[in-house]
Amino acid sequence: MKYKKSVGQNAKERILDVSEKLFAEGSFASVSVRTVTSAAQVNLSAVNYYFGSKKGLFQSVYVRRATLMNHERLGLLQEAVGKAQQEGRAVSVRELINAMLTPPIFWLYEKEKGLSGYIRFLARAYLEAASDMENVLSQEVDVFDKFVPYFQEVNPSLTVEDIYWRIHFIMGVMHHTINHLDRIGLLSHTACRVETREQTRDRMVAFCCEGF
Amino acid sequence: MKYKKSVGQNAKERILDVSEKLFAEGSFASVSVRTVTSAAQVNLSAVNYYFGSKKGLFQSVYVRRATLMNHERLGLLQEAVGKAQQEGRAVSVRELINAMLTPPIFWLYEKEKGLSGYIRFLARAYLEAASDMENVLSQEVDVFDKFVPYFQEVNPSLTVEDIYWRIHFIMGVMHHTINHLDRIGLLSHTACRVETREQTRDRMVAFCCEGF
DNA sequence: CCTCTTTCTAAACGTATGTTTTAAACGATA
DNA sequence: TATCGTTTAAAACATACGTTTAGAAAGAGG
Repeated sequence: MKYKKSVGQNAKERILDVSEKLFAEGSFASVSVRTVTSAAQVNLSAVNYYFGSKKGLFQSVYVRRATLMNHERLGLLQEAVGKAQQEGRAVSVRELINAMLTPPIFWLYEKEKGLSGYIRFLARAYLEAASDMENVLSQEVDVFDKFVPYFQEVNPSLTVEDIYWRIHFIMGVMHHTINHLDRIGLLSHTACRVETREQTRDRMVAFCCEGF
Repeated sequence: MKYKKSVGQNAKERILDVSEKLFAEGSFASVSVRTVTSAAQVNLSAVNYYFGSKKGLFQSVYVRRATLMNHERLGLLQEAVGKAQQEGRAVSVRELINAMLTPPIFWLYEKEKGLSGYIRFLARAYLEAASDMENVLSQEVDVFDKFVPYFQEVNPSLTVEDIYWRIHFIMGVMHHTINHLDRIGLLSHTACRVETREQTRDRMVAFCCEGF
């Protein structure tokens, strides 16, 4: 039934791994198919064979971990909701923002499995032309939509408009940290050292909680 | 003394105007010299004639308005400092953040003079390879350095590290708003309408003040 | 063994890229 | 008008790009 070479199983994922990293560090146009294939040690035509086109590769990089990413966020949300219900209280703003920020930041620090590359890839994908990546935007938006009712519950004085503006700002804090975590030492003249994932996460959550 | 064609004076600036817009909407690699020259209605070789290379053009786009940009920010800072001294008090966090955010946000809404394009260009330039644009980063960093002492004065309990982390987050709010202001309606399912520049600025300042 | 599907390779295709070259057109000066 | 520095123009350059093609190599089933 299955016709596969011994190396074949690795080839496709090796391309995804490599291009995830490369797309994380440069724009779509700046990364050539030849750079990808030579880094992945596969034939030039492998990209078109497996993914149809360069754009197909780009979208496949996104799809591979998209559901897992959002699953983690919603998992944390449900966890917080469960605990809050048990204690007979509303979900706190801190818990909500924590659920939004912890997965991407923890992934950012996870160098081994390539999750760091995916997170940086995602942040960059937001800046590609909307026509190419509109599904990227919409899918992440859907996740945040699920948070809105809880924000409204814990702070009924806020309008939906207020909440979405604040979510927008939180995404800004998140994306900027993802894109420039390695340069924060330069920004601060080495006053800021990159800390543990928990410390970075806590700084972001604290800032965003107060902003909310 | 001056040898110039009647059209010549405009040509160079027309290239800058056009490439400012194009670089604001796409990455460095995705914008071709031919796209620029045809949009500016100049000959293909004009870019290399005036700016030496494509990278030279990119840096010239940055340089053209860089000092003006930072001048505005420092002007607002000095204004706040003067008023505070007159009233015998420290500069408030709100005033500081206001001085940081008002110029870029007001520029973002200024469509006529092309300032909107420059602001979006700047936000994108931050994401280009550090080797190409290290001066971009360092020059904007210098401006924020001047704010640090005032933040320290108004809140002495904060360490320098704390302050730089917060400045980093503020930059995140700013850049993300610059990059995605036009998509915020999509994010919020048309709950958020793009408002006046003052309203947007005030939302950002309010969020960042609380975070600080 | 042969056959079939899948995977991999090498080469070429057509086009787009940044840059250089050559010369013409132009404006001011003498 | 003749000359010189400057600007514009058209063409070509060499390379890089994404993609396609044709065929070889490899594994699985008969």
